[in-house]
Amino acid sequence: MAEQTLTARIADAIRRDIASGAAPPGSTLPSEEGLVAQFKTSRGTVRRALAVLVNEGLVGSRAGRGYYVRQFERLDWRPGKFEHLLHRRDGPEAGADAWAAEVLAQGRQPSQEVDVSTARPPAAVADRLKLDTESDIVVVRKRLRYVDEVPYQIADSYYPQDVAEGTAIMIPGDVTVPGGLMSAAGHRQSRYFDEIFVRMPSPEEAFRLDLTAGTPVAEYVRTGFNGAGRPVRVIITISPGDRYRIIMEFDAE
Amino acid sequence: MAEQTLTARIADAIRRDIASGAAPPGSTLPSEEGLVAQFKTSRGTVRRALAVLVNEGLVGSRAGRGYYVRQFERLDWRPGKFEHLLHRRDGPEAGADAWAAEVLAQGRQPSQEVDVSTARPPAAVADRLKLDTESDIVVVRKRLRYVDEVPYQIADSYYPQDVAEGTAIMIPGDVTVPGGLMSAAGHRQSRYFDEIFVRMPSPEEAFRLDLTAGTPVAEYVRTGFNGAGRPVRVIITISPGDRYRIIMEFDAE
DNA sequence: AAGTGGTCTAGACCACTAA
DNA sequence: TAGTGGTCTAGACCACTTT
Repeated sequence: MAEQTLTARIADAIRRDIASGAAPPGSTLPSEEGLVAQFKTSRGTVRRALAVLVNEGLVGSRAGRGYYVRQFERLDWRPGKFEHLLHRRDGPEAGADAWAAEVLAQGRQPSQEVDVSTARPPAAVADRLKLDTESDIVVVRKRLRYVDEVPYQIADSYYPQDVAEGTAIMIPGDVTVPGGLMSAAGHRQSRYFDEIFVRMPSPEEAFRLDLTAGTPVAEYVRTGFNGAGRPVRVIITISPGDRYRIIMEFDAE
Repeated sequence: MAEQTLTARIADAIRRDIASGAAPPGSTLPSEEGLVAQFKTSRGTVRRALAVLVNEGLVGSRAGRGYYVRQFERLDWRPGKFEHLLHRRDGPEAGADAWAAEVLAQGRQPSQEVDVSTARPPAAVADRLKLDTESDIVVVRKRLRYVDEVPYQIADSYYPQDVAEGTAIMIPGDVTVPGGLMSAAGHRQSRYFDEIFVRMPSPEEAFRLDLTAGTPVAEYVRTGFNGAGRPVRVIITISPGDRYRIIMEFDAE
């Protein structure tokens, strides 16, 4: 048998309690001191064992309170439901963009902070829009999306300057236009190229999204092309793994 | 300004070196002892700082060697390219399933270990196949997929007993059938419902896939329905975030 | 043999939360 | 005020990698 460290044995014991239901989601775990007594070890070892579980995303902690079993209530997100295909003219979802409409449909309250600016394109954006990092300029709409006042998603859109200029895209704040900003700007997108990266968040993303340790994110990069095959928009979305289930549907031809 | 702990300052300093290119991917970081001297602190603090970076997925370590900056070379995976749409009859990709064909197309060598068994359906599978955890039985094809001898993906398929019985699905080992196992078994799937969860791996998954700490996974659950709307297969795929870029393409109607 | 990370101990002081 | 987690120290011994 493989020898196991004491740290691993403590983590396993707690993990089993969580898996078996003995420690249900939301419940408080024994205190560090209690575990020290139970396993006859030092506090450092107990803390290392708990750190393992925190980094696995199973457990969270709050100073002065204790450790608890995390629970996940994920919102559904269907990136394949496009703005320009929405035809809602009445009811609570009227005027909402694709994301907000979906949140509303699940009985939750969406809102977003929007910041519009111009800047040099980051390398990842320049690549996809076929622009130059040094000489070109993009219009950026940075959005932080909330569900019931909790931050749920970073969604930053990048437009080549000539695409955005003089259109509703430049309007600061939370603008909604029927069919979406791109349609209104006269840039119909005929193809989307979507990439999904799964990774740990940067400290800045973790701060903005108020993530607890052990929460990975999906980085969803959508590049939209117009009829001539020119990339006209890049959207980079950062979605915490503990808050989303991403759904795709396919009908076989 | 917010006070920062010494641990955070050390982690920030190293993170900056990585971001700026001063410590390029693959390079070795200063030793723990070196950082102790540089920051005039104890080894415990240095180790905590490095643990932060490891859990962010930026840094890895090997006993006796040192800490290094991780690099990512992701393989492309297009879950929307379906087996039954492949029509390759010659060349290296002939006879390969959808995943293997894509790996081959990227100049890499795919292989897989397959294990076929029958069992009670796990709750997640029973839900999606509309079966009962207690009374029903599923046929399970557990696959561990390798690229150039490195484990790259867990892909477990679950079939209701009556669907799999007496078909090629029951054949042990790495079977490939033109058009895929389901078509050959006479169960054409007309709709797919795909769910993506982003989370940290379980210890068992981390072991099987040989994951380093700080590597999240995408859990990709595909439910296939036949023409009558009955779910006939569930595939659960576990893909490490450091090895895959998931790609989706959409043509606007 | 020397250098590196991996595990563990036993103490200290601090900040936050709850009763 | 008592209990909780958060940070930090200074030492110890071990296993692995390289020279």
